Amino acid sequence: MSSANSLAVEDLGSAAQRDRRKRILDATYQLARDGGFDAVQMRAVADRADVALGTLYRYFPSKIHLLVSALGRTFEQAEAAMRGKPVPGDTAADRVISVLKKTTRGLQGDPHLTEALTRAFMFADASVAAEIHDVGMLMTSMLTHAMDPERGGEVTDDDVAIARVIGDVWLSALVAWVTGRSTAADTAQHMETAVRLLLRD
Amino acid sequence: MSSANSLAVEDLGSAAQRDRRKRILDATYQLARDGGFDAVQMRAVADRADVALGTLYRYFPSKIHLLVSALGRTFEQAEAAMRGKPVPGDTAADRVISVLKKTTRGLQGDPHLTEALTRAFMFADASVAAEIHDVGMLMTSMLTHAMDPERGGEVTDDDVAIARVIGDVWLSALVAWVTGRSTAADTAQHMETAVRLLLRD
DNA sequence: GGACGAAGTGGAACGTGTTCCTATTATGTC
DNA sequence: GACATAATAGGAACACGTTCCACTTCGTCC
Repeated sequence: MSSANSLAVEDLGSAAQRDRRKRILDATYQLARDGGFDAVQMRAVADRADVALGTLYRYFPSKIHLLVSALGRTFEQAEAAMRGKPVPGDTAADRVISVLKKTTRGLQGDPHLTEALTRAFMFADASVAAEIHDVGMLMTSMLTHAMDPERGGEVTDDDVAIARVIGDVWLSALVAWVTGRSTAADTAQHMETAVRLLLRD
Repeated sequence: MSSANSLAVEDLGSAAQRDRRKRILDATYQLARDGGFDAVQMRAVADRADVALGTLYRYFPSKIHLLVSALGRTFEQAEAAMRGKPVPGDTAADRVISVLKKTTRGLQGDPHLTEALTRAFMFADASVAAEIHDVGMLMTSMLTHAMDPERGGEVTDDDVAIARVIGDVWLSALVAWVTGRSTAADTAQHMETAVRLLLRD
């Protein structure tokens, strides 16, 4: 599902246009990875992509759309790479904490990229609600799977509710970490405490 | 206290200074309530508060500091209005839900204000940590008080941890509502579920 | 009262996201 | 090939957060 106003790949007829779009997204990715949200400046993106500023705005109507388009898929891939692998841990709480730690470590390996992505998502309005919802669903299913690895697709309402609460805590902790208000260790500790409160067996 | 922080009330010697600070926060509140984040423009705030732009920046080093401080004051007032009054509800969960509903209803009655304050909260970096910490402590103490109205200042570590998790859920739900990803009813339902998961007696 | 430093005023100026305009280049049609 | 239309280049212009500067007012100490 493409964003409401960005030009999607399938909307572009010519190879030159698809190439322009790719150059723009490449430039965005590099700038975000190297310098975070503030380094993704529209003139810099246009410059690096060898495209006029007006053209950039023709393809992506705002900096937020640009970042969400450029980084959304990267984020999904990073999350999906974790799916399917066996989750270590004897209790549900241990397994959930393991998943959370691995996910968080992955994001923290590219701090600038994560900062740019998180800021863009937090600033985004309803036009990117679908993408954000997808990420939330992915997170929830990852967590319910960690809670009940045996059970195939069968999860209780309680499990889903708990997973959503953990997802909320995770998001808050991520924002706090991205904005420099807490350290990686604080983030991990806080999430572990929350999980043990919710999954006390 | 470095110059990167907002000037707190207790730092201000003269009555004229306290009055300037109050006028600034009043102007911020009004602009935010009427037009949201984008309407809180520094020149407009300075203008309405009858203060020079440089003076505004002397009291609050950025728009984010300004908005977060305004949020803090609003919270203080809400908490003061609630203090002393008995919290209805027979169980801790009922009382916490009552407090959350009242607070949330207040915020949802002023959607523009809530949007402005939530955006500021999500965009705040480490330099606003002090102000955000104040808000977090206020929220936490409101919640722990609802959990144990009898106990004076005595709260367990568990109570504080639970209150923090509830605060995270509340913030996530607020962001979802502000960005149009969930309705007010969804928000209330989700928070109630989270509280009952955390405070099952 | 006078001196002096801190605080405030008024406004210019700068950076970056966004919009807009004109000239130029591709692209498709006859 | 000639033309019409769309896309792009190039860049000026605007909006708003932020910084800075020259000047004035306020408060305090002698």
